[in-house]
Amino acid sequence: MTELTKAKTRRRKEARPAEIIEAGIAEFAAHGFERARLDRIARAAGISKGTIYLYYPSKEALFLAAVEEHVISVMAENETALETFEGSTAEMLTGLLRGIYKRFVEGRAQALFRILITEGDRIPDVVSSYHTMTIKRGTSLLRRILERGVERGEVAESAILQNPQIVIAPAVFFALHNMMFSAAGELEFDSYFEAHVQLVMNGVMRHDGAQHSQSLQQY
Amino acid sequence: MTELTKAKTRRRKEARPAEIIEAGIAEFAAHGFERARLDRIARAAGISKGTIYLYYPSKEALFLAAVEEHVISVMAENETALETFEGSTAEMLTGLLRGIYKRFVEGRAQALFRILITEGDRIPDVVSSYHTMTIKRGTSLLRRILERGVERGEVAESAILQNPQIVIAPAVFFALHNMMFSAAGELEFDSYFEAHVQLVMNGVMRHDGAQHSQSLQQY
DNA sequence: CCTGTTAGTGACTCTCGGGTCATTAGCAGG
DNA sequence: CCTGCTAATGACCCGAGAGTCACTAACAGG
Repeated sequence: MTELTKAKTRRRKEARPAEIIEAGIAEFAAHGFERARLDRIARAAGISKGTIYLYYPSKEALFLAAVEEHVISVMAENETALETFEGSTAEMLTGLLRGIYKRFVEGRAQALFRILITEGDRIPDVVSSYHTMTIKRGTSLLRRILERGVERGEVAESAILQNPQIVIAPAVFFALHNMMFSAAGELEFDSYFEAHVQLVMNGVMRHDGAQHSQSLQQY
Repeated sequence: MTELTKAKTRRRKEARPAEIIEAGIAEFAAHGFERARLDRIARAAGISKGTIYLYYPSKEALFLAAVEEHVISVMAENETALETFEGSTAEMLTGLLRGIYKRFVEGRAQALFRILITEGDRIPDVVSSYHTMTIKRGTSLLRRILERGVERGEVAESAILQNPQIVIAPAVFFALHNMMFSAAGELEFDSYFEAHVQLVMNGVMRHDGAQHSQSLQQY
């Protein structure tokens, strides 16, 4: 029973960095760089402040390591099979959107997003690699879906093809809104998602002849 | 000529608060609360640090005063005559969108937006009043426009009516994108705006019979 | 021009928190 | 069980920057 009351210190060189990083991500996401406190991180990681400096030479270094680690983990869970999926444009778009919301709603991606907004100018290279891996990549994926849709006669020609990001913008708004205004009440997911899908379907597809509204019910 | 080289101190009780606030807004917008430096604000306002404390009891108080002032000024320039404007739904929506972009692109609203994202949890009451005056107000305005459009047979029934915010989401995305990724190249306004208008028009309007695409050219 | 009032100053204090290091103690190997 | 290595500690150091205050000087009124 002594372990419970004593909680002696253990030497666990291997496990420390990961634990410190995890506590660091939480702290930095919650408070931003300046307001993050090293002793709070230490306490959360179950160690003393000095121990942090055994593994990271400065707060800045810990921050960079934490963000990098987080970026990698978020990007990793990002690898949907969507690139190779084939189907109707409506199916592909709906699937893409659902994947994006899933990440934002239930994922740890939100913490990273918040850090990037808040501390972006401190870590320009992280921001730019994030930009490349999400916005740029997502945009070109979207553009490919839409252009394929045009070829198949499903998607109408429009200025949207030049700015495909616009299709996912409402998802970003959703995340940002729930981040900023959680006190005033979050947006309800199901209803919002349905509205988004409808906006995109109506906004992007051709409107002659074939209806596509049934695809809205089965998302 | 001595005024130029000397720049003696003057006693100007009336003018000080406004000058301090102005410098404060710039500093807080640029660096956030923690990284904002009072002596930098003082220098920008052309006074000494002690003088700030003649008018504001603490950094926190100055921050609150600056944000409040800024909110008021941004809200004031917000008062478009749009509430009373009457016309086709397409015209009203396009006008509303143009107004929103105008504020974000050329206005000081962006600085406020950034402050609210970054320091939001420090000033919950400011956030909630901002929320009321922009999101809530804009949402109900939008809902009115759309419902009127439904009555007039211009707008299709859809889930969007329950989440009208989605219509302006791309504008927020635009602002956020240019805020975060300015290094990687900003989105080009004209092209993006056109895409947004087209998405909304196609996404919201009825598609039976009458075409509305001509309204896209004349925005 | 003198003088009282008070806007304004800037050198000072003091707290907070990042970073250090002498000391303690867990553990492997003999 | 001893002993040397080093993970871990936490009391301490120190700089930065918020906040103070004794002093200076602008200006109004007489």
